[in-house]
Amino acid sequence: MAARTVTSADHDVSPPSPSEGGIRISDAASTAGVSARTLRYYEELGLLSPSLYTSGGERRYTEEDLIQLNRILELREVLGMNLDEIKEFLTFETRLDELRTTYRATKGSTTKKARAEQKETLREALELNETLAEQLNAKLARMDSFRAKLAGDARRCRDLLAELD
Amino acid sequence: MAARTVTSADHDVSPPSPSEGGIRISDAASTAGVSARTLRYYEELGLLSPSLYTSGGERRYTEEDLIQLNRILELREVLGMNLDEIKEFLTFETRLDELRTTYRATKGSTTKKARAEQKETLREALELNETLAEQLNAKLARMDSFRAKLAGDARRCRDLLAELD
DNA sequence: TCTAACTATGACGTTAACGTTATACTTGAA
DNA sequence: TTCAAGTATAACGTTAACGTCATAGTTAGA
Repeated sequence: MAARTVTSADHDVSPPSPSEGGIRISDAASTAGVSARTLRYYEELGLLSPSLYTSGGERRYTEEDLIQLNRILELREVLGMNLDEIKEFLTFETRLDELRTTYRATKGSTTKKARAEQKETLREALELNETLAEQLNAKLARMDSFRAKLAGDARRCRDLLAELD
Repeated sequence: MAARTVTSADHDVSPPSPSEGGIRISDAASTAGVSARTLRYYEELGLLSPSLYTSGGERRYTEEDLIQLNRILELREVLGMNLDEIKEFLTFETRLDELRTTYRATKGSTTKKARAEQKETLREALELNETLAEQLNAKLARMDSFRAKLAGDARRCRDLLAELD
């Protein structure tokens, strides 16, 4: 049996799926369509840290890390967020997850103080959520009207082409 | 009667609407929500030139210029285009306009060569149009799925908040 | 064990899209 | 006519998001 050469950052809760040892940085980068530098940069900013490190100090990514990376890239490419905004959003998501976990664990047997804090966090989350949703809807509406304009242009182009026969 | 102190770039085809003389750069900028520097920069890149200049060399913008500026800003903010892509798109739009004008003027009485060129331009335009439309649709789809995700998050937040009573 | 291929950590370079500053000139109302 | 407020041009500065390079250490297969 080969000895595990990887050390876990937290508690090694899930095994590193692909052929023992996790995904190397260049593989993770190429499958995600970015550069290794980008991954190191994101880690530097606190956006995404690999779940594992080898004893020699090399980064090893898990499949979950790649999923998280794709979330980040989607926020960047599709929503046009900058990395600071993405970090804020991810922080908000993490806090919500923690909150749900805590809630399910304590099953209602909480103190008044704790419940008040949870409510506050939830309200905060809802506020950010609504802000994002509003911006998103505004953007969607403008994009859709642009789409209609493009379609109109295309139709007129085709009409002209048809007349030229 | 005050003598016109403005000179036109092309043919002074439409009168400068607001209180004689056109819109100063800082006014144009502030109404559009950008800086004067941005307008000078856009002019430098060939994205937007004011229709008028005073004899002293100051820029005077027309309402039409502001409309064009808003188009540019929309492409930037909503579609996330960079200034080079915007320029390409504007060029394409301009060429289509010219083409339509020419077509309506000549009313079909054109040479074979001219018609072939027009067809080529139209096909080119259609190609760019379809490329943009595809990208736009892809983006719209991803944004919409993100919107759904946000809505789901919000619902779960509200459910939890309701349970905390 | 060896070694080719990969990686880590600085640190400096790059690009787009402007911001800022300096200097000289214009404008338009009083 | 004057002059405060605005403008032009030129040039250097700034920021985000990486790219690139040098140097030294790590990995994993033969």
